[in-house]
Amino acid sequence: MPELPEVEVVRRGLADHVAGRTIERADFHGTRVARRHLAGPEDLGARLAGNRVERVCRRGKYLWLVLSEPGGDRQGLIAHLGMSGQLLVEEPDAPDEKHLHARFVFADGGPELRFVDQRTFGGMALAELTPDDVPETIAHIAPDPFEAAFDQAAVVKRMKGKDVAVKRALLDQTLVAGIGNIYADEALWRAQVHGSRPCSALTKPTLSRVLDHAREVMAAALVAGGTSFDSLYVNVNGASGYFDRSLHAYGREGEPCDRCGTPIRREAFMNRSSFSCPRCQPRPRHVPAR
DNA sequence: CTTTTCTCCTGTATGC
DNA sequence: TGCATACAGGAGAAAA
Repeated sequence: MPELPEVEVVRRGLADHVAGRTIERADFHGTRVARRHLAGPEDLGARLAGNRVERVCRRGKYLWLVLSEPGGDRQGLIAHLGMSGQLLVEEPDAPDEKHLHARFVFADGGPELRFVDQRTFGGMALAELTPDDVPETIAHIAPDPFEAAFDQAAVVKRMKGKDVAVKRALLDQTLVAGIGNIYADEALWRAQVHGSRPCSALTKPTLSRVLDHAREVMAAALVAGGTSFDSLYVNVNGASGYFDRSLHAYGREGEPCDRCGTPIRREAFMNRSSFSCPRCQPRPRHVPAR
């Protein structure tokens, strides 16, 4: 699933292949991909024609193109990949994908940009930009651990004041952006903390250590992600990709813990699966709110 | 207000 | 073989 590192790989691909180009035409197929654009997919396409892509930005799992209209006004085109979204840079004569939802044709006649999404949890939307180029509609998303604006001490303080499970806090994009189920489990395994432990019961240094591990595991995944980038293919194959080999907890039920050899366990958490080591990450005695 | 649950979607894997 | 069901899960709406 695309979490921060996978989305950053896509951002870099777009920066390399789409930035600086002018959109000649944008077509949106079906009603799902542009569902946040209330005026409809045709209107969205019409608003994009003639825009130049100035830069490609990211916060957490959100991507956006900073566009400049012919009149000089700037706007943001948000793209969220959801579970299965892909942004592909392909030659115009490449056959349409089965789940093709949007196609961008550029004035230079070069490769197209396509949004392909099997499960359609992803989508695209136009937004006004704040003075620092962040779309207003995602201003509620917190900075991610790689941003200069990320204030770890402040995040730790907010976490410490919460009674919620630490894994729930890690997944809360308004606390810290970019972490999904996979990297949450990996960070908790590295920190040797069970995700059901309440934030309020952990020390501030421990909470800070969990965040350090989250940042480190995502940085390592990003390095691995860079290796699979192809010049014409913007890789978004996060779940089944190369970084799988480096995972210590996620998806490893029954396999020996890389630290102590105890079989990794799988538990239900927030209607999801959580993977952890029973020995390195003991379950809290009193499980708080799930 | 805060916190938790529900819902959206379809390909793949599993069970009978 | 075929059909039914479980599962994957980000994020916002809805409910508690």
